[in-house]
Amino acid sequence: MDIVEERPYRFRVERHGDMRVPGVVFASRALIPDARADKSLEQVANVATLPGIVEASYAMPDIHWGYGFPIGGVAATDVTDGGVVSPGGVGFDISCGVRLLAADLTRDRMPPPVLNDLMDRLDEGTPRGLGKGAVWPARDSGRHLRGVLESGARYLVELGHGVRRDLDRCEDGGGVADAQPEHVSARAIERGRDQLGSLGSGNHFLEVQVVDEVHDERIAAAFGLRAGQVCVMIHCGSRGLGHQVCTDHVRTMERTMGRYGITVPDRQLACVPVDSSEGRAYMGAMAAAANYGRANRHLLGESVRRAFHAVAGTDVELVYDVSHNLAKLERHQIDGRERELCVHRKGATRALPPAHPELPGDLATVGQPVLIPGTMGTSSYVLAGVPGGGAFYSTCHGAGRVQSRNQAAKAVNGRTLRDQMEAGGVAVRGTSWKGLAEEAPTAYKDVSEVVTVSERAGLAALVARLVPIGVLKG
DNA sequence: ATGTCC
Repeated sequence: MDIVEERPYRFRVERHGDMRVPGVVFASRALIPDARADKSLEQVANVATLPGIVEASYAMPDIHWGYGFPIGGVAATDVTDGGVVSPGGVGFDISCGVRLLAADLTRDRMPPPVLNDLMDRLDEGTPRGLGKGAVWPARDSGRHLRGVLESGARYLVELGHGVRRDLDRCEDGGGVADAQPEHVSARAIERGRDQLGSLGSGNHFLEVQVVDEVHDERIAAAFGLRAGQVCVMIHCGSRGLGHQVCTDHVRTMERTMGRYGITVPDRQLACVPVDSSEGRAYMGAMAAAANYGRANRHLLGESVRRAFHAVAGTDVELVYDVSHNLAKLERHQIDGRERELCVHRKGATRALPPAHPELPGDLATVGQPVLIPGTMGTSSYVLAGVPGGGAFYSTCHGAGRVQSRNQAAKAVNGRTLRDQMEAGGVAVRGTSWKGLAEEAPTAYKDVSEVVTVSERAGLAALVARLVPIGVLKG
């Protein structure tokens, strides 16, 4: 494969074979995947063959191998030019993302006994792991699931959970438009019934964090963040419901894409035109699953608020909620002409620049908050969208694995890891030793390097670094 | 990521 450094932090994968556009990887030399160990650059090239793709098959600095598309991939197709939508370009965890809340208190008001009390409350109030259990019992979810699928967190605020201002601090105002719950299968509904308000497992987490470094005071202040402030970061997705929606629609597309004359170099790139009955059905089901994911984070956030009120008597404000697994219909300028594109972001975060019409008024001068969850127990980042951000206003989403779960579980002892984190001043509440070991920081790239490279590549601006003082794992 | 294969 021919890879050319166009400029620092931007590499081009030259067109070859059936590629319709080049690949573009935003990375440092060190972060470019090793082709011998990781097939993700091949996946970048495969995505470039998709019908209707425009500009390039993009990859973020945290690129790694995924189902069909690489994780850290961004691809946009022209809807009016036969452009396709592919569930593999969104991922199984539809609308997986991050919600950041900021408490009205600083670290000095969170000494170990208070922190432990808070962690115990959060432990109780945050259902997680592979087992059952959710903030909402199945009978409530059942009654309200239709509303949740139609409008996400907006529906919950109408019911009295959370406040209106929360919705201004959510991507899409808390709910993705044009959701079509009728394209969510009965099995997906069944899987989602008893999981609304649950964290899940794997790399999903809830952390109590402290703002450790502020890189841009003006933007941080506009986001409601200041040095020393206690925050809570929630990283989770749409659980079994989103997974089932992906599974269902991948199967349909595998069967039907031949009818549209589409062939793909990898079966996992199953896709159909956005403007087809199967394409519209997936878009509608995906939007509904995304709304489930938004509602899931919203309910967990409300649970966090109750814990802070009980333990510290303080308010908690939403900084932002943004997903990093989604496809969206967006209008962008291509060759001097505005076109409707289906922008797939898989392990990539939307990062709108200042003055973008979709931003609420008080964020217009600073850009969209971008939330980057780090590896358990290390650090996480808040970035902001920048003018001219490449790849349809997208940036990285996290550290990215370098070791498989199995490799990590063999290399690390969960109990030892817990003890090390506790000794380092981080309170840990896990559910499984193996699960903890699989998420060891040694299994991941350095998120600081990923974030630094994202900034240097012109994809986003660094605003603040957050470090954990408490970790809740599924 | 995921009732880690209906």
